[in-house]
Amino acid sequence: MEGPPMMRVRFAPSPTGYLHIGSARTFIFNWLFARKHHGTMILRIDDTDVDRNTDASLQSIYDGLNWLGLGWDEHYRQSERLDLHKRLAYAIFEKDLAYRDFTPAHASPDDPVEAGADTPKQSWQFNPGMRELSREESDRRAAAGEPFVLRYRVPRGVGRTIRFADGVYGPQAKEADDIEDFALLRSSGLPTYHMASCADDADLGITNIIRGQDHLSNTFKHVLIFEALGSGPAPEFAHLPLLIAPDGAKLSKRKHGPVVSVTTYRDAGFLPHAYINFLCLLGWSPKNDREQMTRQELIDAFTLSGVNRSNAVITFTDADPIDPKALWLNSQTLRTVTTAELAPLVRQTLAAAGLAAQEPPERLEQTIEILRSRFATLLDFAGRGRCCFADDYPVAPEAEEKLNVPQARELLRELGARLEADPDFTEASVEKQLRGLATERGVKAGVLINGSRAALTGQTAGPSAFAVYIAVGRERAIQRLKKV
RNA sequence: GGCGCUAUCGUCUAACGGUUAGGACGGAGCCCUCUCAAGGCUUAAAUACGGGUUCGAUUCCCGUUAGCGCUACCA
Repeated sequence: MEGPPMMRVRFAPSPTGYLHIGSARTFIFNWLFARKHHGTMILRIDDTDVDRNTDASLQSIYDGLNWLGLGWDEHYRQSERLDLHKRLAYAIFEKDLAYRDFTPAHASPDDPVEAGADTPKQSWQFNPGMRELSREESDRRAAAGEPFVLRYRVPRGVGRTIRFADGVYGPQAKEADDIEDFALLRSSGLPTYHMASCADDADLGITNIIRGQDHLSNTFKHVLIFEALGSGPAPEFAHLPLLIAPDGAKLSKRKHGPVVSVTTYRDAGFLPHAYINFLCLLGWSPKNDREQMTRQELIDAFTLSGVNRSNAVITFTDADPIDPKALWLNSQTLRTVTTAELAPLVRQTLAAAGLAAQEPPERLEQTIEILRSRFATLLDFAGRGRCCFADDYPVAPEAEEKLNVPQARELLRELGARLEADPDFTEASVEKQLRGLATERGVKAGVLINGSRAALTGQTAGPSAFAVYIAVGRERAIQRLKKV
């Protein structure tokens, strides 16, 4: 088979928290890249940290991904591939590119108890005495059951420079002397992230690694591992700028709460595509001022060279967790997607509020058509739109005022009677009846127009008063006018 | 501390040495109008700082500052 090799990319979340915004964007960029190049999108669950993995976060990752609705082509779990990781780690050991380190584990430097505030951290390279251990000595201690971690033997004192070309950040270089002897296998025998990740990337034939910039410095280690594996050329790397909070810090559940979860946007009534569109505009630009784009347009426009190098702030506050631009994009999308696409989502939203279970599809679509031009989220259909699907809706004080205008109630009741006798009940016919009545009685049409909206919806703001009649429906409209 | 990365309006971004530094969100104002949105128009708002290189720097180089990341038997 000739031609360029099939592109294979992966999204590799670890189930140690819910799917957060930055991860979602990484997934999307990988997906876009795969689709653009007719490649394969792989979902790989990086669950090698048995202490921190939870089923709940695994579930929330699937929930978030399923909501986005982009899908994937292949699926793996690292916990099912541990034999491969170990085998490849020992292959590196056999090449003498790794060694056993019998030094007992020490606490994490993040541990506030251990990390003395006044003792600046030294750059650590390796534990004394372990690199030089003879193979015989090493084997003997291992056979005796002494615990050890397997560490990569980073080349030292030979002036070696590790290099790779990043698809976003350009040529990267780092002195091997600045890289510590990182672990491949823990004393439990389980692989570390670095080992498992590279082993799988090599085994799964990943051609392009697109991930967060927090891995940029790790990549030098990965280059070393791929080199030691000796299984062909390393994948190409591309790192994405991070999404950060308004305070400039990396998004974290602990510090910023649930606003960093994609489910916040789902639950706020976002359309999946609008959210995808929003995320795409963070750290990437099509360079032509386009913002609202369809899925296909995003695929066509996506390039690594369009990716930025500086972190992007996502706006949220305690009072309002939603980025204003995301909200704008959602309202735009709400107005432009086809009704056929929108209807199922609206029906779902209404169902969740116990509404419109019996609503015929044609009527639902007609109502959506009228309402959507001034809504921002799906939730609005069950909120401000409730009066179109139920009779128990709140009536605003300002709406009462509109009805308290002299003659308003009496005229509305009369209008109700006339509409009842009108077989048409279209926007045009309602307008004709309403204006006719107003002229007849010598009042301004506005009294009936604003009164209608108030009587029919309990609100003073909303669609054209005539359209409101259609949205509310003949039966409900006449009933509401009668008892006004 | 060491190493790496980054730096354009409040925010997201455009300008691959020459522009009145452009667009979008949000803000302000006007128009439209049966209300509210939408839409149209207008407006305020940015090249972190200091040195170079160059006829000319947002753009290239160096330094400073700031931010972020890595520096775990986390990922």
